[in-house]
Formats: sequence, structure tokens, C-alpha cells
Amino acid sequence: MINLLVVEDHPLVSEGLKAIFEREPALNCLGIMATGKDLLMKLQHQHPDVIVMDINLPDTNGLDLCKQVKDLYPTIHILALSINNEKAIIKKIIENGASGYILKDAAQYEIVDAIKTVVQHKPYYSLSASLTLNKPDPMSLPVLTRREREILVKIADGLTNQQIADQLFVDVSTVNSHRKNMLAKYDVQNTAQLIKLAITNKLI
Amino acid sequence: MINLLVVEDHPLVSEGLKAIFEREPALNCLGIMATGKDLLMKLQHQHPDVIVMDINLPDTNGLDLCKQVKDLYPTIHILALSINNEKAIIKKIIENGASGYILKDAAQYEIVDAIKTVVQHKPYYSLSASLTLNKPDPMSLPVLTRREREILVKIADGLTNQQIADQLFVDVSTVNSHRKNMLAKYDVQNTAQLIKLAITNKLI
DNA sequence: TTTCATTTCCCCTAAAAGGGGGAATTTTTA
DNA sequence: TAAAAATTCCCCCTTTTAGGGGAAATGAAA
Repeated sequence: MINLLVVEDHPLVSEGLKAIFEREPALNCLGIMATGKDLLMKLQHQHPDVIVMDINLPDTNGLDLCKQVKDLYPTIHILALSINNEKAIIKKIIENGASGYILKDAAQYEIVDAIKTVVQHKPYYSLSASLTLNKPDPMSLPVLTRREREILVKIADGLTNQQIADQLFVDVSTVNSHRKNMLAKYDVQNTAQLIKLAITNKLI
Repeated sequence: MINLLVVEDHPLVSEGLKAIFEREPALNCLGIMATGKDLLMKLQHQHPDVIVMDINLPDTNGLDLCKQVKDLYPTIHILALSINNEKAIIKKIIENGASGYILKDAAQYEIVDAIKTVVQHKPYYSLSASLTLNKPDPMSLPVLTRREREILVKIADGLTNQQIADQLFVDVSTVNSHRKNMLAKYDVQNTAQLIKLAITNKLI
């Protein structure tokens, strides 16, 4: 018998999970919490084998919550549940102690499989998640320094080098240097291309 | 007794819906379809009172499917279900014949309420959806002409006016005119701001 | 058919950005 | 603490944008 806790704020999804668990004799759902706070309170009294955790919660960031729970109760297995299918996020949650990752588009059997797998101290990734993990890295872009980001945001807001320099109390040549640096480090020819790249890659 | 059909490709959600419907004696779920195609086939044999339709489907665009179904079977009420909370989308689906709109974060009672409301030929919007609808319009932006969009895309790709002119076999002055026009119509000072606005508002 | 919007092209000047260097001073970080 | 990275500033010069006008030709819609 595997004891479960669910952290999920969408009633539709948590009802779905409950229905799936009820059909599985080996699974016993101890309760459904809508927030991270509720989970931490519940854990003071009850320790499940597995926590199925939505990482998009209203109160806490799921990534932090995962780490918190793992620090307090290292023996509990955490199965992350998310609509998000970004490689960086999946990696992060695994780093933070999750034993598995399934997407909300997962089939029923996948969820049951995942739970049964993680209690055996084995990792589990849903089909779409492992596909994402195996995709080649979206060519890691160079990172912006603090100052560069600051300036880039102002450029995107339509300020000229002079205006930015005035706001930051530095010389125009400084702003110009940063701008040229950014063009060079992202290998683009002009501001238009830089802004496009920055926005589509969520640099700003 | 209200007869229902569900079109939803996420098992977690459809299981949740099923569980909710089972608890309501007045509701009778005739079946759950994962695709628009399946729905259209099913409708040839069975006519529900209400269709609960996810508008993010794998095969069809939910907006089109809604219109299609309404054209074929005008008496069926359609309740749109979506994670999407954008005013434009909600308006569109209503135009296409949906009687109501609920978000996937809706509470259980909201879904039941919604179904009972739409069968009485009354519209229903979930709490968060009606909040969205009542928000002031995100100031409708002027639309780009075909040529302007074409040029804007090339600007965002880092091409200069001269390069664009060469590609389009027109004079630089023409490209320059379009560029100036766009700056004026969106009331921005330079290309950086224009690109940012265009991307964040999905103009390109 | 007659507007109205779009697309095209032209003039002008000033401002801003881009491209090549180099170099001193702080901050981080290894 | 020493090396690396970030921030700051400077020179040169060229290309590109921006801002102000105007105007003819095409296309679509009323």
C-alpha cells in the first residue's frame, strides 16, 4: 500500500487524480492540499510515501517547496506535476530533490507507473518530459551582466544612449560600450535583432 | 437529466470532469472524446444537451470546432473550457457560438453551475473569465498592413532599410516610409521600442 | 465611381547607432 | 591574494535612423 499526498490547486486536476487513485488498490490518497502552506502543516502529522506536487501553485514556488519538503523529510518521494515542459525547469526540480516529473497531459497509466516507480527509489519521467530532456540544449546563450540587462531594458523602452547615460549617471561612451558588447556577445548586427533575441529568450 | 459530451485530451482533466459529473444526479456524461474528429463522429449518432469543450485540442483549433458544431447542431449548448485567460480568445469563442467559458482553475461547483446555466439558454462565465472580460481593453493597437508586417519582420531579423529594399525590389525610401509609418502609428520613438511592442503584442 | 487606404517614391537635415581600436578602475571569484 | 570579469571612459569614422515635409500610383471597398 502506497500512501499519497497531493498538492494541487486546480480542482479539475485534483479530482482527476483522486479518481485515478481510487481505481488503484495499491494507492491510498491521504489528502489533497491546495497550497504549499497546507502541505507543510499536513506533513507535521502525517508522512506519505509519495507527494504528487503541482509546481505551479498559488502561494509558493513549487521549486522551493520541493526543496523545503526534501530538507525536512528526505525519505518522502516527490513527483512533480506540471504543464510546463521546459528543459531548464525539469532539470531544476530534479536538482531540488524531485524523483520524477510528469506533465499534466500524461496518460492515466503514466501517473500510476510514476508513483510505483519512485517509491522504489527510481526516477521517473513522463514520455513528453523525457523527450524534452533528450532534446539538444537550446544552445545556451551567453548571460547578460547586471549592468547590461539594466541597459538593455532601457534600450527596449526606447531610450537613447544619451538618455540612459543620464539616468545611470555615466558617460554616453559607457552605455555605448555596453551596447556594443551585447551586440558582439550575441552576434547580432543591430538593436532590432538584439531586442528580438532578448525577448524571445526571456533575457528581459 | 442533462446529457453531456466532453471533448478533452488531458486524461487528468477529463477524469476530474467525470468524477464531478458522477456526483451530480442531474448530469449524465455520454462520453469523453479526445479530439475534434472523434466529437464530430460521435455527434452523428448522439446529440447531447451540452458539450464541454477544451479549446486547446491536439487536432483541431477549438475555435473552429465550436463554430462547426454550432453550424451543424445549433440547439446544442457549448461550454468552452480553457487554461487560456485572454480577453480576445474569450470574445472569439463566444462569437463562434459558445454559451459559456470556464477556466481550468474553476471550482467544482462552477462547472456544475455553468452546465445548468447554459441549458437554460443563459450564458455563463467563470469568475476569473468574467473578471478578464470586465478588464479594460488592452487598448486595441492599430493593425499592421501586409507590407508593414513584412518589413517589420525583416527589421526584427536585423536587416537594414537598404537590405530590405533590395530583397523586396523597392527603393530604400519606400522601406523608410513604412518604417516611419510604423513608428508613428504605434507612437514609439525608435526601432527598439517598436520591436518590443510588436513581439509582446504578437504582431510578428 | 469615387473615396479611402495602401504602397510607392522623393526632398532635406540632425541625431543616433555601429565598427574599429585601446585602456583604467572596480568587483568578483577562484 | 592574484587572476578574471565587469564597469567605466576615450579616440577615430561611417552607416543607419529619425523627423519634417510632400506626392503620385495602385487597390479595395462603399
